[in-house]
Amino acid sequence: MSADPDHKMRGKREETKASNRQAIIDAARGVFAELGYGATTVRDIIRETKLASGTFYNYFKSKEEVFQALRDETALRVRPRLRAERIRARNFEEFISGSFRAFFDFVKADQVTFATMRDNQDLQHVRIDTPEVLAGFDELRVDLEIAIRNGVMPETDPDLLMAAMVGVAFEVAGQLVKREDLTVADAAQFATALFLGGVQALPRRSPRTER
Amino acid sequence: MSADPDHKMRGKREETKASNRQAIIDAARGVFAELGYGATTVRDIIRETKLASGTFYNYFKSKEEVFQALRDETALRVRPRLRAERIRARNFEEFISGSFRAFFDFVKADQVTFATMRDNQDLQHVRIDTPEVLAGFDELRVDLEIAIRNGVMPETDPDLLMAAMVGVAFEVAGQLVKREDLTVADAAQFATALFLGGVQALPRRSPRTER
DNA sequence: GTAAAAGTTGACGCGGCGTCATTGATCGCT
DNA sequence: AGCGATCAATGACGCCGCGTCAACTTTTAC
Repeated sequence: MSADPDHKMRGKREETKASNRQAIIDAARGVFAELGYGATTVRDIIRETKLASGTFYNYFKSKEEVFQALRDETALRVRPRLRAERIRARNFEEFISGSFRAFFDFVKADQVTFATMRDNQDLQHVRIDTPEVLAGFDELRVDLEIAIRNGVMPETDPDLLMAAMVGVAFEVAGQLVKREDLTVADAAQFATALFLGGVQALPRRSPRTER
Repeated sequence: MSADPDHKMRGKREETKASNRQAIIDAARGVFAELGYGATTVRDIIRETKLASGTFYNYFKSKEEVFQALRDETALRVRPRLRAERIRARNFEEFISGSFRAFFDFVKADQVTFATMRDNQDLQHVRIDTPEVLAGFDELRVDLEIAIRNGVMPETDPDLLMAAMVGVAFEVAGQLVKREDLTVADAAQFATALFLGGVQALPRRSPRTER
């Protein structure tokens, strides 16, 4: 009689494989946060686990790949929330405000992760998007296309609109992390108002090359 | 009688110092473009010059620093154009459209530089801002503050507005580089319309914490 | 219980890093 | 022009992190 509540009954092999992988990711999260992405070495990460250096390479090809895994973990947590907001939305206003609100909430709650994402070493300011993050952008674009098709939203170029929303979301989120006096509500209100007002004025459809 | 048309009369010392520095920067531009930022080593760069490895360190502390120098060169070319546009602007519409227009023009004309800036190695998408770039953002914020004070533009949080413009500018510029069918005019029109329409709707001043 | 399969280990060779003693070139002065 | 003083260029060197791999340990399947 041996019940394993946490993990489904599976072989010891798979068991430790999963836990080793997670141990590396967890160690990496700490080390990246402490040293910054650039200064971190694979050895720094593996040193924080009980594993040997060679083992690292059974799980990841490089520190870049662990970093991606970290970011993907984050993206996988945010994306469903954003999707849910957008699906719940019954009109354009809710679509926009729900998205920004959810994103800013997340950023504020998880400032550390977001700060690592915008790695701040040597006074530089870096943003890195993994495939998982890009997939999230795509999802937004698709939803925008649907919204346009349903008439919830004026006809305009969905790629540009997506790009604009993403740009505003990340930059304003940056302010949110940096400034003491800025609340999530204010940030969301700002971004929402900008888009609600702005979208009315947008050119209908764009890729019509002029002249 | 020895006139040096290019460089002001100065010692041989300073002369070669300047030319060495430039040689390194030029070599770096090529190597970064070819190998991508991440894969490039200091040795790769110095190998493309006639200099010895030790010499590199007389000019830069690391490849990061050359990269900054490259980006700063770019920023120093763009900033005056943006400033000029904004100073020329006689109303809010011109302020916004001039800025976006100038930025997109630059990006389109210099796609290679911009692509290195958004380094695309391993399917990742990276953006790095050097101090010089951040100074450019600051300049924009100051101009926005002036515009607000002059009543050219509604009262609202200048930091947020700056962040929003920067975000839209970079993300839309990304689309501009990626998409074949998108013209500078279309991109500028889109961004301008978004902000012209949006700014009307913005909350007056923001950092008033609510509740 | 045992042999095969899977996974872990850490020593190793390789290459890039940043330094520094040496060498060569330029400068300032007479 | 000649001569020390100053300053930059050079490349060999020690160090360290990288990714690999043969030896070893643990799990699995029978």
